Amino acid sequence: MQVRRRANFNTESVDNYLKAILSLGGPQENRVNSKSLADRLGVAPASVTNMLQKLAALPLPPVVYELHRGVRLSVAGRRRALEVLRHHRLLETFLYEVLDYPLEEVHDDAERLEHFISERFEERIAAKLGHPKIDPHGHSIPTLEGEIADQTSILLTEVARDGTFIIDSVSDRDSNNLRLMEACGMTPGVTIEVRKHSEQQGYSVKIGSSSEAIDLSPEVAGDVRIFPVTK
Amino acid sequence: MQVRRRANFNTESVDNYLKAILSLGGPQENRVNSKSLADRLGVAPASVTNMLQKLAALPLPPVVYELHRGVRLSVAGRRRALEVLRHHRLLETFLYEVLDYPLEEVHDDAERLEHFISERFEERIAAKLGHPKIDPHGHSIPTLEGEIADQTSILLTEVARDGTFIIDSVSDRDSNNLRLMEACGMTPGVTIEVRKHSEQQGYSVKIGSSSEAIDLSPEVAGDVRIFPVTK
DNA sequence: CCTATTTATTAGGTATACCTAATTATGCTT
DNA sequence: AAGCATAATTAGGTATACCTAATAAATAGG
Repeated sequence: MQVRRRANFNTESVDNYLKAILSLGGPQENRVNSKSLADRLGVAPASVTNMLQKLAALPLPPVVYELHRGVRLSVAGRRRALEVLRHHRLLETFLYEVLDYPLEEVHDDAERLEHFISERFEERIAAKLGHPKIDPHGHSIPTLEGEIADQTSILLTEVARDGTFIIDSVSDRDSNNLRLMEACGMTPGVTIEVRKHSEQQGYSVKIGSSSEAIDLSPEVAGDVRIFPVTK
Repeated sequence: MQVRRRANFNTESVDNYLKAILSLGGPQENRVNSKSLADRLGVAPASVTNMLQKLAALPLPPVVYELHRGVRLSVAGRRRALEVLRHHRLLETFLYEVLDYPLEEVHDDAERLEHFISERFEERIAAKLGHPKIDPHGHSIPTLEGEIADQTSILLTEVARDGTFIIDSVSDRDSNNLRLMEACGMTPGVTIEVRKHSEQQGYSVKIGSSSEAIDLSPEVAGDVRIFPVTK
């Protein structure tokens, strides 16, 4: 028999499934269906079914899975997913702060390394960075204990009426969008004035104190999370 | 068909075979036999034969292999092996210098990460460290171009007659030996007085200006490379 | 120089994590 | 409530990288 990498069937692949379920399940931890997992992971739906059944049959199953009814994380699975997410976000912060990566290049390297760093590595970069709570994209970093602050921000695409907002975070999934946003100063903490286009879909945004408005595609807008400014 | 990780069949496993061949072939790049590869890699000899045949059949074979006559690296294989070795030694230096790892814990993490770091990561840690030429164990770091200084030091177990020597490097393969050597001050650059035990096998060593001699097992002595002091 | 031991190879098999094609559920619409 | 589209599952297959057992080649000693 093959020796597994770690005790509880933790391979890079499994980690990626768990992360995807965590992310797609959202804060309410909804069940996630195979199709969306397959899309997210770039894998055939049949492969997802296979993997989920294997995982659910494990001694300490990281997922709860019912035929045709989707999947959600078990307590153990959620713990692991948050651990990997912690690795990811600590690595992003580390690459940005210590190794001076350009912001939009941080994601890919973190995505690869998150599966392979040791406890010690994790602990050391956290210490080096002063145990940061948010990463350079504005996302909060899960604690060592597997807690994560819940997200109170909304997507820019969800704004009901025009107004003033503060950028909470930007998604790191598309480096082109990121580069674009960086170039026009859309970074976490910045105040923006949002106006929804009536005819064209998309948004017009004034950044900081600038008087020039910038047009955002719905695609880019969907990568931005914001807080309403309460005054 | 499966998509391979990189163009030329570079997986973690293959990397490890190439590194092992580089290391076992020594500076003269002798042919390496399957047995010693199997021992080094902790794998059955049959697995080695399999892998070597697969590698040798590749479009740009990283090894030259003849039935029953052992294996050596091709130019491409040597390039890759040295790249991975560069990663390993840069990582060790980085973990020691920047992340304050204890010396004997540096190896395992470097061994895992060496396969997964990007060009950018490599470049950034090299820059951060001021493009070091030797790692904390005293081993020289291959250049970006795949050159490595040839080793002029000898093993402590090879000393012909007693005398004074300077420690060139210590092996990082056994963390217990390393801890032991660190504890008694045997680090690269230190001057030592070596006396070979006549009856017992092993060595008696005086470190630096200390008058106390320390007894070294052949095991530990085999992990130390030294230069004769020419005066 | 022949045999015994060591080393290498071949043959056949396992586990992970994918795939495609075929089949079966689900659920929406009329 | 039946039909149809979409989604999910099953069945069967591939590639990597291991394994063991059986066989064959190389080498070392008498």
